[in-house]
Amino acid sequence: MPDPADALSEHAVERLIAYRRHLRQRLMQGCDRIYSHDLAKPEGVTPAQVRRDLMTIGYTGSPARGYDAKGLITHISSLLDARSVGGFALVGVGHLGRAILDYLARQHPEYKVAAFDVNPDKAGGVTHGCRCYMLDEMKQVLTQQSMRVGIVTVPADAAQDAATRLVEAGVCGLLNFAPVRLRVPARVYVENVDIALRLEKVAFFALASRPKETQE
Amino acid sequence: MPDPADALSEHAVERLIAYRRHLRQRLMQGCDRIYSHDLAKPEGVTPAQVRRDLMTIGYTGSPARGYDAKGLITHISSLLDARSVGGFALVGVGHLGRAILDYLARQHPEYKVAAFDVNPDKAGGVTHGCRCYMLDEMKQVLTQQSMRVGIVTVPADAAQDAATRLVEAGVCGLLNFAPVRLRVPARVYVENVDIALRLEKVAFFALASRPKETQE
DNA sequence: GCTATACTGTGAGTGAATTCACAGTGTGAT
DNA sequence: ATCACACTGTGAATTCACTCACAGTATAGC
Repeated sequence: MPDPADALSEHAVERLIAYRRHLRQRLMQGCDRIYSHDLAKPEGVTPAQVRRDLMTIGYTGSPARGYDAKGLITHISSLLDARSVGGFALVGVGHLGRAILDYLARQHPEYKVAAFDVNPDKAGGVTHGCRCYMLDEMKQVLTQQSMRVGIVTVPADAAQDAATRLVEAGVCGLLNFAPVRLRVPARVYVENVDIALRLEKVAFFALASRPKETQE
Repeated sequence: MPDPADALSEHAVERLIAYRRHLRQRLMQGCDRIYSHDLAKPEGVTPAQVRRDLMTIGYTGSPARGYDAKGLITHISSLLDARSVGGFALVGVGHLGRAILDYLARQHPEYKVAAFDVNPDKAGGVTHGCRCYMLDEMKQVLTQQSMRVGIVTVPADAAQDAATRLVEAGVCGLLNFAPVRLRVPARVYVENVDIALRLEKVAFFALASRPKETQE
């Protein structure tokens, strides 16, 4: 069973997610057919790239009528949402953690979310419609609710510990916001979102780069 | 004056920032000389990659003694911090915005930071040691304080407006957290941090990927 | 002083991701 | 019915980032 989804590169997946989001938006505006360049321009990629991506996932449009928005959304979703993640376990209920809990509660009420924090004042309470537990309760809670993705929003020095606990509790994917490289078993997928690094990066390119990108 | 800094790719800059961070850490541990593999492993890159990067920026180590940590930090910094960003202007004082203000106040007290929000309750106040202004005051504040980088932490539907205002107020770099592609003049550098997308990406790879990455 | 060693610096090679460019095709206009 | 057009699907070309592999060299040990 050679699932085509396993052949997707990280970049390809990112683009597919972006396409889907854009398509949903278009659909709500009552636009049910879309051309590769309509999808490409706002996402900052070339039309050829879009066509190539859709080819890879085996979706076919029609010349002179483009792609069917609804069908394409369904097709992308069938690849991306094939396996259920169960829910998310977030460690570190600071500002960033709350921002994400907020987002999840608002945009994805269908997902189960559990929050964890060292601070006993936070634990036991309910933040943004989601129970907050003590760190020690993690394994128990996760096994029971079968959550497969962990979100690390603790300070750098607590990140490795949080990650280890999450992995031991059975997650197989981590979204790490701490500016640290997590050491985890190879089977666990780690996605790093290093905000501090990005901040420094913009600062650099804002002033160093001679315009090479084209937009607008 | 062909500045070597202008030849750096986005990836290279990201790595250099990571190297520098790691070097500072090592230095604090009293380790003043470092080999390419010491720098590579924890950052998840190959030693060859490190050597190549340092070659590109024209830093030279010595066989059998490696690179001088302090000198390397200085060298990297001379490239990355060549031009002063002046400071940061953040729009959208929600949870995410506060998380970033927090970080900046704590880690980079040397930067000037101004916050902006539509909510008049927030405006006028002081959050994490940083004045919060009304949106309309932006142009005035920024011109006066010459801030060159904008941070967009508002909801998706307000992002384009925030970006436009920031650009008009003179920023030349944007760090955008809204899940939207900003339309700005080509001279402005935009760095997107799409947390929702990353979340979907982890969810996908957590369950789809057959281990290919090697860590630990 | 001489030698073995473990590193650096780098030309060449590899592989992936993106773009080019064009043949094929369905649609709307005439 | 025919034609012109603007799009898709895709092999080939290109670009880019990364890795290999080895020659060159400074140090530590003898």
